[in-house]
Amino acid sequence: MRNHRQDVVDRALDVLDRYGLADLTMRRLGTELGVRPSALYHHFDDKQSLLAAVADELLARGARPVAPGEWDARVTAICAGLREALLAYRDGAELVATVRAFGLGAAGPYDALRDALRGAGLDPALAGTAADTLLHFVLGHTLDEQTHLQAGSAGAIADDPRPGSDFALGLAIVVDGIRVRVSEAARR
Amino acid sequence: MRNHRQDVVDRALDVLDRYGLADLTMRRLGTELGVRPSALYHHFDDKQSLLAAVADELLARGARPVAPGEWDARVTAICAGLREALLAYRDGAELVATVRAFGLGAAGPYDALRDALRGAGLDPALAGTAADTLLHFVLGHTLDEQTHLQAGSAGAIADDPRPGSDFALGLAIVVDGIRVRVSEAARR
DNA sequence: ACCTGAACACCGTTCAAGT
DNA sequence: ACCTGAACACCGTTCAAGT
Repeated sequence: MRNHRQDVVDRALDVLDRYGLADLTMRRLGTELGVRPSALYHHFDDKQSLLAAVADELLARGARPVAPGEWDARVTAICAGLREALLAYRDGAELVATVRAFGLGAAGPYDALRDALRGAGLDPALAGTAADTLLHFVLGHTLDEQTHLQAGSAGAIADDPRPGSDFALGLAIVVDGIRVRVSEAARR
Repeated sequence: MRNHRQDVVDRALDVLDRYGLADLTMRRLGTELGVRPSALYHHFDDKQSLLAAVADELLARGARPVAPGEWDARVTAICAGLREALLAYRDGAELVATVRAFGLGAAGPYDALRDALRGAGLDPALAGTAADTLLHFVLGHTLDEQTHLQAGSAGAIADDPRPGSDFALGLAIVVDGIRVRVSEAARR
């Protein structure tokens, strides 16, 4: 069927959104493209590389420009934009978390965060770790959020009350041991 | 071979530590126990339940009593203890993160954190969300840490310099949009 | 450049039947 | 209570060969 690499990525994103990450298999994707699974290995070394490309495409589609300005406003905008991009596709957060788990992908948000944090005057090495921490948080939180959202939309019963849509929490973090300080909390 | 449920859990933890999560399959575990894979389904409904039991066993083995006292010291001790428990077994962080992803396990640390945070005067519902956030952070951070540690110990080349052992970061977090504020940072 | 056909070495899970 | 034997419906990946 003479697919290009980009056709494969586009179709994979489509399969992801319609059937979920668990059903995004090489065999299924091949079928959707009218091609044997082995043909996919012409375009990608392995499934991990494919998923990394799909994750990056998902993030690219969700990318919104971040206005210059105060560094904390930029960090906020990057995190909010990332969250929105993840929620735009089924299992988006799980996909990106998976891809990051094997050390690939999501370089865009990472770099953007790191640069914004350097703009805050953070030591360059520290800015990298801080960017990782923020990504942990946004991915973890959005993963939960998306799991609950999808459970709600699939279940026979309506959502749990959804008590606002909460919360704030301040942390101060980490060492060889972990040192945590909850510095503020607010609800709205 | 007349295994009890606990024998299966113990052996699974052993296989995890020796071969990693990817090689902890029902078939492999059966072989290690001298039993057909189907025999495992006498003890567990499915692999997810097995993994949940293994995760809880891992956490139970790593559990250390948390001294009463200031709530923030308790939160710190719980997080540090959790991290230590996760690092004590190969792929420990990945296992617990996986188990939590399908909504099971790690209830112990969660409850402990929630109770400590209530002790800080947090609204009960907020304390639950805050406990989730802390778990996100500790799991995410320890996952990275363990990945790098294991990569280092497996690689042909020695560790990257390991520049101290980093970092602190303050956050204030989340909503429908995500609002992040980096409130402090320090290195040592 | 892109794909087929066929194989290899695996998975999780079910279920009737055995002891 | 615990296990076997056999099957079902899948996986990711490789590779020579075709166009």
